[in-house]
Amino acid sequence: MSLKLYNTMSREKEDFIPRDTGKVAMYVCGPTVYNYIHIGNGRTYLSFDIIYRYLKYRGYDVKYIRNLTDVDDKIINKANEEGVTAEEIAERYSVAFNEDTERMGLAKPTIAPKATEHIKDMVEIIGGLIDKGLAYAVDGDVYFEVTKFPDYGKLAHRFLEDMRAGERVVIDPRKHHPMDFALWKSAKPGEPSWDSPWGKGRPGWHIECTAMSLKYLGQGFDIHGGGRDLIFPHHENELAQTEGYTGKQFVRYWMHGGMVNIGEEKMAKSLGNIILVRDLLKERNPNVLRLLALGTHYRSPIDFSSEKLREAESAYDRFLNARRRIAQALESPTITRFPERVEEAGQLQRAIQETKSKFIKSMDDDFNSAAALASLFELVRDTNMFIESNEQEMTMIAKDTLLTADNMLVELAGAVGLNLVLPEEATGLEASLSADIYDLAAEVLELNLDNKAKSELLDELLARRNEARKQKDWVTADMIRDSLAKMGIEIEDTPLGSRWKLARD
RNA sequence: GGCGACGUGGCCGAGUGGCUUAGGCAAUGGUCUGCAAAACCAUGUACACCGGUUCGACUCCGGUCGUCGCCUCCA
Repeated sequence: MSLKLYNTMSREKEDFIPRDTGKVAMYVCGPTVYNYIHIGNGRTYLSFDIIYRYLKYRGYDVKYIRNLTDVDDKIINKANEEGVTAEEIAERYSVAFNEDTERMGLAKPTIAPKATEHIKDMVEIIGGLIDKGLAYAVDGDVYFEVTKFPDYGKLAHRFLEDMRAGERVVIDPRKHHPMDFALWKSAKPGEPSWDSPWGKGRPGWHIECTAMSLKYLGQGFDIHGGGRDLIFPHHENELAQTEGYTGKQFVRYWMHGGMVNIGEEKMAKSLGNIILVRDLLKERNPNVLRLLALGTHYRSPIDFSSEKLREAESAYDRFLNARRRIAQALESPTITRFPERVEEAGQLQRAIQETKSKFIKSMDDDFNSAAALASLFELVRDTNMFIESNEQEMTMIAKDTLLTADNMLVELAGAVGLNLVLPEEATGLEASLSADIYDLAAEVLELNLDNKAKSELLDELLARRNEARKQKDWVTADMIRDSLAKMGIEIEDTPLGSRWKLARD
């Protein structure tokens, strides 16, 4: 069974055959660090995080490079606005980017190189392009000459004569062709600059990716990714300059992710509808965001809305609740013989295997995460039904099978970075319990509170409530339930007994 | 003007030449229950429109309408 992925270059799904068997070299264009990242950026990084993790899950040895663009006009503009140096801006938002991506639960790339640390490599490549007659210097600027690269336009599938160059921007008369793009820009006073054969200046945008991808991944690496909007001009230009320079194929597979719209509109600064990742994650669980991304194919646009988020939250809860049910069922009394249940366990066992193969089949088909997710939900339904039909007691076989199902859910969700750890099982439980629990315990329990952990008190409170329920002391039972609810602890009374859960953060 | 994507049941969102009950959310019904909440289970016959190809099309082809994206630095 082979992995297929859609290649922007051929516009077809292709069998994925990496350059080196068993290894994947992938490069994703990272952010220009001049602001906090918004959810559109976030979605792209999330998409490639999913791809990265899944490739590793499939056994590939993946080298994943995601750069930071820390020298750029936008950074300089921002610095001028704030009256600080460009370096300060770049540093501030690089740090912020790392914080945001960590909060999003993104795996760290193998290497996260910075443009400013590779100026020398870029200068060398630019020099090489001039030597080959593919670039020319004018007044300290260097331009790539697109008409000298016959394949120019092959990625974006557009031809020079079709493009309306200059329609939106005044054409620089020094350029040989309006589409020629800057490899090197001469520095104005006060701008960050480096020495070069053409005078002090800084690199153009595209050249950094050429330099860093060649340096860390070499020629003809496997996957180059980014948002759709990077196809032209960014990746087209990268491609032209790199293949012009090396004379060899630059990238085997080009992958581009879909955009995020706000409602039906494009998210854009001019529309004032930018949503920052860090703002969103102040009140939302990162797994919910990931689930939202997984629910739509990576190449399709997402119309973002708070309704969508709420739906994703409910869906995420369905996974967590399934795991809670399984955990509870595993604690039910074990019975030794129940022959007619063996067949049911066998069915569930088969369902588990089917889930895995369906999941992999879906993901192997150009990372169809929405279909993969569906198989996970099917397993959730199967385990729920299994637990239901076993009523209140289970054989060891049944429990083993349930445990296998639980492990499979966690494994497959984890393969695409979805974390199904229950909030109440996470290590921060003690911290997330409210201190109000002391007051409640003091009121309800007649015991010495000294040196008791909050989680211990919770256990005792739950025990106390069960006792009260047994004695039909509904006042006490309800009081405990309501008080705990205010602290974010929900109690569910089920046929298998009471169960509690912590609200998602 | 050029290139491209897309139009699926209340919403979102996969998918396929004739059996997918895709899946999620919501809704309705049911189970459970001291109450409550939650949870779980069960239902929906959809594929923009018009032609064509075919034994058969939501799926292939053509056209119409509509929505959207990119076309110099925006992921």
